[in-house]
Amino acid sequence: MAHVKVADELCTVSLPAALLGERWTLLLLRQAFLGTRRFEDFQSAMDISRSVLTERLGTLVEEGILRREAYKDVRTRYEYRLTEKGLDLYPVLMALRKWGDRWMAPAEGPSFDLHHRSCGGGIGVHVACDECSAELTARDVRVTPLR
Amino acid sequence: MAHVKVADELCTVSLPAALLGERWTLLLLRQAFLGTRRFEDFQSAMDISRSVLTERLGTLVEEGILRREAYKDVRTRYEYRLTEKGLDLYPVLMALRKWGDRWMAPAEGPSFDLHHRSCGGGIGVHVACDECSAELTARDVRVTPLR
DNA sequence: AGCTAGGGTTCGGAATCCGAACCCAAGGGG
DNA sequence: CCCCTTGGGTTCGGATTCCGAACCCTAGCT
Repeated sequence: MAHVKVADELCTVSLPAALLGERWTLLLLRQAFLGTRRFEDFQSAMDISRSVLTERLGTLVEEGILRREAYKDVRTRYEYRLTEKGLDLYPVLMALRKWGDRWMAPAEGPSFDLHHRSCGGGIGVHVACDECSAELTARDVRVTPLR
Repeated sequence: MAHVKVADELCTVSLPAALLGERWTLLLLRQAFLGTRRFEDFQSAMDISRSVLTERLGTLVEEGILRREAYKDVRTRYEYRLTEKGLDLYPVLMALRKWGDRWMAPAEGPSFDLHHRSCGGGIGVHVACDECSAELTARDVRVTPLR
């Protein structure tokens, strides 16, 4: 595996990485997947400053990952909900969690469990070949720089 | 899906998120998986300032994700290589890339392709139930807060 | 009329980031 | 033997970003 240099603007790892590798963004998404939708709830759940929260929610809306939607409580309020694009980040969060479970688990164990709603099974994340379905590690993959 | 508050220090998503959600860290790991090993090569490939690079490499070594190892070129040099813990982050990067391919792909297409070394197939990332093997989305998963 | 709650905006100081310059050890060339 | 180059860093000051605290605005409630 030789040293490869790729154009960042064209790399489909670095583009999302620039977005998600911003402080708070991953935590915000975790909260969103846990069901948090309102400004105040994000703020109290994550202990983030209000100004930074405003900004992060804004960029996620701009990016089309969250959608800001008015709804009626006792009066008009707003909620931030995952779009399809946002929901599609689930594998990223699950991969992160699986790694966290294995390598950074606190002695007391994780703070929540996830199970398949219909059969109760645990959740796995797998990297596999689209053709032969073999499970793959980094060593099984060949990188071909284009252009 | 109700609003759930969890302790960050116990959440196995937020622990890795705090680490990877630091500027440059994800890009550094991408480079590492592309085969970059030497300080100078990281620096020229990523256009990161030397001081920040030193610091990031340092925390990744501390965290046991990279290992700093001397080797003989014409004289003693050092290289940074992924440990087992680091290699195990591959699904995270692949999930990120798959999402990037779908949602942020530049018009010209991605800058490199990945294929299964032995059969040439494409690379997929799947979230699946450990019991029944069904492929899962966020909606199929139940969250159970513990403690 | 005044109080409260949700959802923000606006500061100024504190922590990070960054580029450029500097340091150091070991070959190599003259 | 002296100077130059290369890899791998460290140091420094200025430019950004982050953050907490304080403030703002709108509707409903009492």
